[in-house]
Amino acid sequence: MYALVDGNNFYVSCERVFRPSLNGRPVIVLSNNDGCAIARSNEAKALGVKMGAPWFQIRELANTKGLVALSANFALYGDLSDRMMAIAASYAPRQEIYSIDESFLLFEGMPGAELVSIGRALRDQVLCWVGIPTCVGFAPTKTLAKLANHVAKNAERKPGSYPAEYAQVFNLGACSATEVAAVLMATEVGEVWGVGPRTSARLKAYGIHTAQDLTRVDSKMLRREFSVVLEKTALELQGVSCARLEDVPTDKKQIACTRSFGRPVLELAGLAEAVSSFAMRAAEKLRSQNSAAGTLQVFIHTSPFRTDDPQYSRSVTVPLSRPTSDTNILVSAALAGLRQIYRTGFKFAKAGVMLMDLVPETVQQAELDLICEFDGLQQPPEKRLLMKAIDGLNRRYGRGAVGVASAGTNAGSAPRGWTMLQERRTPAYTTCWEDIAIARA
DNA sequence: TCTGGGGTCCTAGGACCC
DNA sequence: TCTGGGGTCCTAGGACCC
Repeated sequence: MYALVDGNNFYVSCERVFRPSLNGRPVIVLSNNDGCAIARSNEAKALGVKMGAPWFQIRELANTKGLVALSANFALYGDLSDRMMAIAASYAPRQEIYSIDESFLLFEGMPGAELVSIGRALRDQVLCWVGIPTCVGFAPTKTLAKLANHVAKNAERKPGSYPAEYAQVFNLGACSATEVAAVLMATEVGEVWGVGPRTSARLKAYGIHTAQDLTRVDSKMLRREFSVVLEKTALELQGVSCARLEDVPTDKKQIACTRSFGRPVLELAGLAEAVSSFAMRAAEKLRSQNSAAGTLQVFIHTSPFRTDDPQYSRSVTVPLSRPTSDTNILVSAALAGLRQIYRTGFKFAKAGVMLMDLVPETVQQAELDLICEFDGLQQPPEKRLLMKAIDGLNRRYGRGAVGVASAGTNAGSAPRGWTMLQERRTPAYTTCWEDIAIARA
């Protein structure tokens, strides 16, 4: 049996841990640049705020309905996520951390009747120790566990949509065939994990409207007309497990750092600073998984929303002579790529750097050894040590303590135009000494 | 004025190569 | 009249997830 443990309205719940005055109020968390809503409290959902709604279109609600909007505070969310995941992990032999607010647990040889009480204990402990409310769904496949979790949430949030005893912790695996069918019939096909809006619209054209309908379709037809992925989803809904628990974290196949700018950037100089800093950050992530990149890609584009402005979007792939994780080499390559694709006369809104063709550092080292042996060269270890030292300093003194000069600096000058806006960010309560909350007795 | 970031997998056309 | 087949790389885009 699988369990899916999921934090309710996760980012909003994290903010409420340190600001209990936000309880019961409509609250949203905004994306970078305070662009759009990426998390909503139940009260905000009730006001009709949609996922991804642009802030400038809904900001009146702050005046008329008391909507509170906060800038994203990922340092806080990441830390509370770690605490929540650690507690969840202690309840089952195996755990897959699926996203910042979700993990799958795998229970083997556990009587079904006990699972709900285990789920309740887990929920209570996370709420008590971390302050985050969660829901838990149990079922024999991952897709059904996602569905059970969805039911547990809706039964709590929309009374009447499902039986009240399904709320918060729900075991679909302990239900009768009739009860399972009733749940599948009450679930729109677009709410199934893996069925997005496009596929959902196409399925409806075939007369497939609910999760129950999807389990009744011939599996070969799904593969032929849609995809293998959808075929597996349908099988999982029937209780046939097709997706395994992936509890061994695998290395990323690509690493990206991309940002929208706080305001439009026209000049090459501004883009060069941004692209340098993105390459620097991507290189850091690369080293933290002990990989080296064989290829780097840079892109820049204008805002697709400013339809009156001339549009420009280009990317370029820069091959590296051999895989590397050296910041200086990666920044140089990114800047060379940028110079290739940059054109004057456009208001650039976003840029990014992606690292691809990643190989383990050991492979890179073996290759380097071979080349040095062949060329009769001594290989200089200084570069690797330099990168280690820089990573160490940035870990200790904060990101950006040491960096490449081409990424620019905020010291003593006006904020750089390309950096993002975050006007409503709460303190990093749990990860920064200066921000620690003070309790007065 | 103002619309996120980071992933995965898949597909397709054009350039280029043998 | 009449001009192949198979492969890779690059760029771009679509679909899905959180």
